[in-house]
Amino acid sequence: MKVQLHKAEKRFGDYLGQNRLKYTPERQRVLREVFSLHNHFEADELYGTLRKKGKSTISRATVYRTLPLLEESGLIRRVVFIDKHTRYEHVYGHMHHEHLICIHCGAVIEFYKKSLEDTLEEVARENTFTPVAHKLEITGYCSNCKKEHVP
Amino acid sequence: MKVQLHKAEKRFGDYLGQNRLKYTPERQRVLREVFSLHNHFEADELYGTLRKKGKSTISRATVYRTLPLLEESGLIRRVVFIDKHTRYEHVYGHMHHEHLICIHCGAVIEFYKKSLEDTLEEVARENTFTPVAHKLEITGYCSNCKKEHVP
DNA sequence: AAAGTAATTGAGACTGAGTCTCAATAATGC
DNA sequence: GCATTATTGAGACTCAGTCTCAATTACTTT
Repeated sequence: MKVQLHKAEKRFGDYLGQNRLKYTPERQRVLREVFSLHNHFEADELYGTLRKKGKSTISRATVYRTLPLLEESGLIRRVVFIDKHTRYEHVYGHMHHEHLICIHCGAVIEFYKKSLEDTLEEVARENTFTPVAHKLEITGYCSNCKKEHVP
Repeated sequence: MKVQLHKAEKRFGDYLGQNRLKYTPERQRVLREVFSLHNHFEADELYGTLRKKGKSTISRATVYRTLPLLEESGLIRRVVFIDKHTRYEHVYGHMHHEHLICIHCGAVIEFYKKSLEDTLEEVARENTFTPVAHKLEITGYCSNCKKEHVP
């Protein structure tokens, strides 16, 4: 874990440097907090945690400004579930995946399927489209909730 | 077109009736306006159009309240593009499809691919998940914008 | 190492989509 | 028709997210 954080910090530092941006303590705090989480999180939630934890304060604006930077440096990925706010998940050393979301209990199941990714590439090619990213979300009932809700 | 609208009205009426809801003139106006559009639209935009067109007024609340009803009756589908607001598209007599979205010009290309749909079913099965809906969005550059932005 | 320069921060005002309230109104069921 | 119950509209409200701008600070330059 420590190694991963270290790598992430380096990567973020490199990204910032390359773009003539500064590696401030605030940005470091955000990065560290993000990497201490292991689930999807919301920007505002992260802001709350940082406020509580930190000896020094950090402003909402700074948190909101830092997340896109982390996203651009490839360390986190934005995931927007229907009806919910923007959420992020860290991606560094974490395989790309898609989501199954339970309508009833809110469970999020991650999956990865090579053939699916291949199909997406193919679709893009067929449409002379140059893909940059994609997002797939399947909603429905997880195995636990199915019993109750699907007769 | 007229036939389609007629069918849609019937379907909406049935849905409302089955749920002991009323087929009010306001709901009818929303439905008709939705079916006169042929692209994705935003709730607020729709509200604006209805205000301009209508002899009688309609409130924002009513428009926002009607859209979920149309969605539940299967007449429209909610599509949320990253970074944009909730959008809807009507679905009745319109084949299911996914979207390719150009980062640069905002173009939305629709596509349908059977093998993709099959793969999604398969994924759900593998995870003992009962799918209800899914949403797929590929972002990138369309063929026109590619030249300028992908060296 | 001091100064210069440009990026950054924070507090809070602001935005804007969407929701809620509640009294007045109107669509069905009988 | 009348009762019952849903619906409407205006505007207040919410809340995530953005913006502003003066004060501050990280890197660069000499």
